[in-house]
Amino acid sequence: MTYSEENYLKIIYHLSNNSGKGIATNAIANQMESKPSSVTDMVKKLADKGLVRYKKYQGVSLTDEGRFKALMIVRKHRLWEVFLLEKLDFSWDEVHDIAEQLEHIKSEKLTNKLEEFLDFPTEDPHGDPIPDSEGNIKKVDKKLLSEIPAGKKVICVGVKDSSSAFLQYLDKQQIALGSGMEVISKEDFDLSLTIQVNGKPITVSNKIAANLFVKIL
Amino acid sequence: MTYSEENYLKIIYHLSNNSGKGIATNAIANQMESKPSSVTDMVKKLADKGLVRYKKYQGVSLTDEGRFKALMIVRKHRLWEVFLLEKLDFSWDEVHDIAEQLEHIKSEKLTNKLEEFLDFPTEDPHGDPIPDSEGNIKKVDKKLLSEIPAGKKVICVGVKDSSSAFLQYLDKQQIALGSGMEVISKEDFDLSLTIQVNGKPITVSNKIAANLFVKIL
DNA sequence: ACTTAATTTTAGGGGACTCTAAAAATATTT
DNA sequence: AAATATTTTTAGAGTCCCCTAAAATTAAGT
Ligand SMILES: [Mn+2]
Ligand SMILES: [Mn+2]
Ligand SMILES: [Mn+2]
Ligand SMILES: [Mn+2]
Repeated sequence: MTYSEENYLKIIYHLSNNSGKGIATNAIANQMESKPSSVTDMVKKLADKGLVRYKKYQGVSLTDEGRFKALMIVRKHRLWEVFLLEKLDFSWDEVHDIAEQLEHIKSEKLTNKLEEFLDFPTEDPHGDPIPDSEGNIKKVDKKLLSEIPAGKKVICVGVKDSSSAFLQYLDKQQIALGSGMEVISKEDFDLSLTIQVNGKPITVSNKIAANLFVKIL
Repeated sequence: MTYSEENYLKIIYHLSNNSGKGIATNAIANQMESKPSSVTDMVKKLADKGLVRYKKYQGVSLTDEGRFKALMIVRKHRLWEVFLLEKLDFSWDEVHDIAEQLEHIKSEKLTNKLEEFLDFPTEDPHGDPIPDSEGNIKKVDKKLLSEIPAGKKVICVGVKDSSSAFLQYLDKQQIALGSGMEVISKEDFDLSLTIQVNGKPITVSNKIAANLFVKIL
C-alpha cells in the first residue's frame, strides 16, 4: 500500500458511522483536501484491491480487510502520539502532525515493540482508544458536550478535533482530559454553553462544545 | 524535498570521497538500484534546486546546501538506529532497514528531541558518527581490516556494510564493536586473513575483511 | 591513431496521483 | 412532474519518477 492509499483508507475509516450508508465522495475529498474526481479514481483502485466496496454514485464502505488495514494505521498513529508526548515531552497539540508521518512506517515488529516500550497504552493523548495488534478497539461511551443538557456534571474524556488551534484554546481555558465541568446553561439563540470549570464559569461557543467529548458522572 | 530526492542526496553523500572528482552516474544508479538514465534525470533536478553541481559527462558533487541536507538525513537515520537498538531492543542487523524509512520523517524538533532522549549519542550501532544539528560530523580514523599487515593488534570499531547478512555473520563469529583481534597471517593467493579473536584463530575472506573497520592499538 | 568497449545522455513512454472542465446521475424545490 | 441544484463521474491533461532503446560521448585496447 502506498502512502496515499493509506491516507484514503484511514479517512474512510474515520468517516464510517455505522449508519449502513456508504461514505460520500465529497466527504472524503473534503477530509483529504483533494477533489472529488481524485477520490473517484482512488476509490476504484482500493475497490480493485478488495479494500473497499464501491458502486457508482452509491458511496464507499470498508471491507473487513480494508477496515483491518485502517485500524493498523490508526494504531500506529496513536502509539506514536503517545511516544511523542510521554517520551519526548511534546505537548498534545504538537503530536498529531508528526504522527501523520510516522503512521506510515511499515514494520509490524516496530509497532509492537513500541507498544511494549510505552507499556501498552489504551488511549492516545486526545482520549482516543488504541487498537491492539489484532485490530480490537475499545468502544468508549462518550458524548459531545454540545449534547449535554443544563445541570449535568461531566468529565472531559476526549477531543473530536485534534488541531493545534483547538487544543491550544483548551490549554488557555485550562481544560484537559480529566477536567470536571458542569453545564450551567445553554443559550437557545446560538447554542453556546456556560459551563463551570476549575471553579469558574466560562462561556463556550457551540463549535467548541461540539468538539469536546465528555462522560456524564 | 521528496522521499526520492532525499535518497539520491544521501547516496551521493556516501559516495563522496574527497577525491575532487564528481560521482559517476553509474555508481549512483547501482546504489539506488535504478538505471543510469533515471539518475541523469534526478541529478538535473537536484542541480536546478542548487543541491548538487552537475556538468554533462562530468559526474556530480554536492553543494554546501546539498551536503547539509544529506547530513541531516544521515543524522536522522543514525539517531533512529540508536533508538531502535537502545530503547526498543532491536539487534544491530535489524535497525538499518527500518531507519531507511524513519530517516525521511520531517520535523527538526523531533530529531533534536530524539537526540536528547538518547543522551546525545555520538555513534550509531555500526560505529558510524552521528552529525550534530549544525551538520558537524566527527571524522573517525579507522582502517579496513583488509589493509592491516600481519602481526598488528587491532580493535573492531565499525562495519562498512550494514546488511543483515553481514552483521549476522559477525554475530555468528562473535565479532562485535569493541572486539579485539590480532592479524596472524595473510594469504597471498586470495587475500584471506587468519585472525585471533576471542582467544581462537579464525580465517576470514577478503570480502569480510574489506567490510570491517578497525583501529590499530 | 584507430577501433572497440564502457559510460552517459537523450528520446519517448508508462504508472501513480492529482487537477480542471464537462457530462451524467441523483437530490431538492417549486 | 418538471425545473433546478448538487453530487459524482468521465475526459483529458500535468507532474513526478521510473523505464527501454538509441544516440552521443568518453575511456580503453591494440
Ligand atoms: Mn492524531
Ligand atoms: Mn497520514
Ligand atoms: Mn544504517
Ligand atoms: Mn531512505
